[in-house]
Amino acid sequence: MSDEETKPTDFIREAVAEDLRSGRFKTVRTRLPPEPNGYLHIGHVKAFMIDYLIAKENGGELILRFDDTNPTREETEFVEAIEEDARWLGIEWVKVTYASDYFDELYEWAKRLVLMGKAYVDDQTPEEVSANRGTLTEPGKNSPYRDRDVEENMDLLERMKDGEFPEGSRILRAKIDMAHPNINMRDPAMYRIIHNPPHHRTGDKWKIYPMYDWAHGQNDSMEGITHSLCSLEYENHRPLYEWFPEQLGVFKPRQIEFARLNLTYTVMSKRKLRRLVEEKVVNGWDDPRMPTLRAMRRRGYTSAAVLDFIRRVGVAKNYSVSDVSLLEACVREDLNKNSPRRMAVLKPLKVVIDNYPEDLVEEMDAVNNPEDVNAGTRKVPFSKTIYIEQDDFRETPPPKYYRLFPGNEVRLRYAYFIKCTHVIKNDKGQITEVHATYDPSTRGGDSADGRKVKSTIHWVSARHAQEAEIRMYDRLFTKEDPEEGEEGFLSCLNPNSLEILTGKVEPDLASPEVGSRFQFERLGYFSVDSDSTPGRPVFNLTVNLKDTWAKMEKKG
RNA sequence: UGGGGUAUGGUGCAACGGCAGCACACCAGCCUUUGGAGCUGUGGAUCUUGGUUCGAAUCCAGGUACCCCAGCCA
Repeated sequence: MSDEETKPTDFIREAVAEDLRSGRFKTVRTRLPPEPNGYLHIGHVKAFMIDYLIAKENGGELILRFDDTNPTREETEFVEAIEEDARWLGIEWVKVTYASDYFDELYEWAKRLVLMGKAYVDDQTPEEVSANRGTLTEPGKNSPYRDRDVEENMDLLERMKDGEFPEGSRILRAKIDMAHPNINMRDPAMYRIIHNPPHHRTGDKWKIYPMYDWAHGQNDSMEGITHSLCSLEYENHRPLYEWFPEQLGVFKPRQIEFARLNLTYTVMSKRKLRRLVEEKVVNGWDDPRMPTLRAMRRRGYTSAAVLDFIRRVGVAKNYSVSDVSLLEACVREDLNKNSPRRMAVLKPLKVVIDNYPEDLVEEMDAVNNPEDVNAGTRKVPFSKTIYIEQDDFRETPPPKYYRLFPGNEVRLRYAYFIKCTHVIKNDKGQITEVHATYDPSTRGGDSADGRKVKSTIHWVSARHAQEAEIRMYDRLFTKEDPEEGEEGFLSCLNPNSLEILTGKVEPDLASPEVGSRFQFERLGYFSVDSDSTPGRPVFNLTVNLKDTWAKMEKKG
């Protein structure tokens, strides 16, 4: 986390503080309401942190409540995954509940509404219900079943619950106002009939399931949630959110809406993410190119960096799209301070140092992390033949190119100055070997005579090099807003979002711990992938280092 | 053409009637055994038209643009 602990403030925090001051609420209790039908992504983190931090900052509590009101969509496998991801973020909750825990009580409340004449069973077909809802500019029409008497409604509702009627044949609706300008108030559905599949927790006990508007708000009330914080799209639902508890005379939580997180160069909806997985654009939900938390974790992002990003993005009601480069900046900032450095050559080019003794091996001292003196040093073996990065050599250098080229002298990091003498090519004209001479008086990288070089490059001793698979990731899409693609988001996929290389890394990286992170000097941050096997490590590019030269070269 | 919202540099967020600021991005320079990191600096914004006021991003009125809503999804 950067800078001093300035308490972020925003319109929600101000509203909550005001509610406490005015006595509207005495404590703060919030809830995390995920639907267990998918994996958490970066967009959820914003919502989660708002709920969690606002409770925490006010000495209140957070309840993790799974919104499992629709057995046709939800699966129990996601419950665990969501908890795991939320824990990774450091979120703490006082208890885990399920909307389905309250099905009995909720049903009792529905019957109260029926008894009050505020809800009725409607026998219209789904098509009729839709047709009679009216339009945005025209009022709806009352259902012919709207004025059924209470006894009949109670009887029908009970039989709906017991499974006497087929799916889609009837619903329970609140009786509000079919002419209401807010469509959500035109007698919204409270219960629909669902026979199959069985619910992941209540099995086949229920044949009717509550709709979101009915369940969510009443669950909030039952749990004593004071502030129900949600995204902007629920603004239109607030009148209904307030109507139910008002009729019932029960505790009334306050709903406040904020703008959800959007990110450039990515998509966030479950539907689109699922398509990426199902159409094998990516290799699963934890493919490091996905915006899911498991993917970001696998890629090497730290939770601290993700949280820092969320903090910096702030909270407001503007529709907004945050720049993914801010996320990357947060990741770099964290990893720069905390990850040990190593040398790795991604695209190897062989360099033979002609005046270096044939069999000599020297152990060079290398600093583990210049940002952290406590990280210490290590020994790196050096020998006559080494690998350097192909990018670090040019036979004919462009202007401002400081790296190795014939006649030029550079520093091998922590080793020696070398000067390129000539190159050897194969019959296709490709360079197969670069030859150089070294200056023995520059051991460690400092010249005795005060001579300067303009460039320092990284290297790995050929004899000692550990081979490694390196997965280079880039943005999944070529457009800031993938939706801009002519035929939707799948039409602007970045064909180079994954490049797999076989590189050479320092020998101590033969069997690194899965999940551990390193900075490969001058390249970027990498984390050890779970696909690694002993002696064959696999590294994921977490985020590259800023590359000033690449930028200059691009501009020309 | 109903209802609900939102408009501040490229992006995101502040400023709550009193000098429009911060971060990222961008650009220039310094420094450097990572062309990394770090440091310094430049440029650039209040949707519009009126009104109130000594003074308006902020208050008022009228426009404009954009977002959300017509699931028995959440």
